[in-house]
Amino acid sequence: MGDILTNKFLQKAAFDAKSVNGALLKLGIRPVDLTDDVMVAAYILDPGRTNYPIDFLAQAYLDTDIARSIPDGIDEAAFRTAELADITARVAPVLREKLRSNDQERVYAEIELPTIDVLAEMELVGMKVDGDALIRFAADIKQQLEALSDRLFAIAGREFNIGSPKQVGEVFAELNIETGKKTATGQISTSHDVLVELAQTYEIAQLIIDYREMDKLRATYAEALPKLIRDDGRIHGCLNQTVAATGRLSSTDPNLQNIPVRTTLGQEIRRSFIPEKGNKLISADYSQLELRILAHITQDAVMTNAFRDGEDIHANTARLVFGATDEKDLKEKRRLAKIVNFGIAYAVEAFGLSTRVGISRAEARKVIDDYFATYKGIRKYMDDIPQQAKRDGFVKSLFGRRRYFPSINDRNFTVRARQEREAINMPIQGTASDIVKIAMINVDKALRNEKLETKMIMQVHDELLFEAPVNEIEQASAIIKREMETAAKLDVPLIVEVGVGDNWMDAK
DNA sequence: CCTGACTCGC
DNA sequence: ATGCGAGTCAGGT
Repeated sequence: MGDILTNKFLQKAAFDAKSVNGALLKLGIRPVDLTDDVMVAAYILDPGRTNYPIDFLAQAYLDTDIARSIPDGIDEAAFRTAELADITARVAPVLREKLRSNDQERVYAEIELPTIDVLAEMELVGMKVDGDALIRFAADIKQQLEALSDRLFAIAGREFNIGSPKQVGEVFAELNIETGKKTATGQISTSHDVLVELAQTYEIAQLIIDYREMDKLRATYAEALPKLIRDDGRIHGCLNQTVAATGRLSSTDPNLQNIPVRTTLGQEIRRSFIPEKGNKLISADYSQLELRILAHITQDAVMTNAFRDGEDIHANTARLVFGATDEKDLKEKRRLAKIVNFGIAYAVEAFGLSTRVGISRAEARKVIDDYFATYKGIRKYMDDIPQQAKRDGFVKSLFGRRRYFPSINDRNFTVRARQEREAINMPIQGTASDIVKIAMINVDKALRNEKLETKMIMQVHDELLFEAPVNEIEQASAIIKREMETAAKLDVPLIVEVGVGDNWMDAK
């Protein structure tokens, strides 16, 4: 069996090769020369679907159905396995032809197929987590939550479930606290933004903010993660390749792409991600990856030159768009510029910007107009892409990844506007995904060529995380930085910042 | 078991 | 009424 699977002269098609290869890797077999993964191929053809079951592939690409009943005397599992193999082998060439006619052979063969084995290996290696530290943290935070509950009940004049937005709204009504903001279903909104506003006047609002943060850390991280640590002291999560419509990876069981980093308390969680004895963690982050891609795609001269000159892009925006002059002025305006720069990639409109920055709609309108007056190429892109999506039905990344927009001509403004924003964002986020996947493939190959023990253990969209023996740190860091920065050749430089530490927090 | 509200990340 | 995800809890089926 191993001989067949590693024979380079045989063509092999699989359905969900990561699962198959993951099982083989555990047996010490490293399969080579995989010709097709029909699940991944179907994802590239239409990444907007939620799943790609074999019955869908049979129906959509072979115009056949899977068997509705199993013949007498045949084991059901065995029958379905054989059927899966049969459909996989028959659908593979059909998908390949569609990819070829879409000009998507390279994104498939040079990006997605090689990514499969890298992900299988990462899942197998896993991440070491200090479970005892998390359990201590959970116990500590639980005490603080109880103290907070007592104070909240005293202010409310009664007990209530602080974790229930409905009940929090009821308590606010009883205390005559209101903002008038409602949720989509007509409930009183107790969202973070609303609470921050109320916290100016009411202590209870700040206490609920604090309670929510701590309870989130307790339930989602401090208590959940230790249960997932296996006998090897590591968490082996799942990296999904066929979920995100833009080409990004996603992470489940657990989600290791949303480990806290922002707040001091949350950073305690991140510190529990550690290397094996004699190793360190290396974190490598792309600096401003999406904005650099935006500059490249739009060919905007001002933004492109700013990146070429190695400028601080947010400070640059603060000076050019908001007219910041002295240092004091710059600090505040840079903060604003940063929010606008991020918002632009998401096609923010005046209304959204005004609520986020806390300015009037007219002021937000002016900010956006000034922004487009400075970055003229970006305005043109924002106008052109929705038209392209309307004309072709899809837009694509720099490497040919596509996303379709079936409702971009919808008569409903909200539906149509949403698809326009998605279309504007996709080439940016999609190209970033392409580049990071190429980097993963190249770094993995380079580490292997150099016979290093350093292992890639996580990807968080624009960051790659590695575990490295201490004696390899320097060499591995140099390889990682080099391969990531040269993963794509754009009209602006790609810059990667590398950090080393004894936990994930200190490596950043 | 599903949906909505909320919060974590990029 | 800024893009892409995942998990938890409450509350209802």
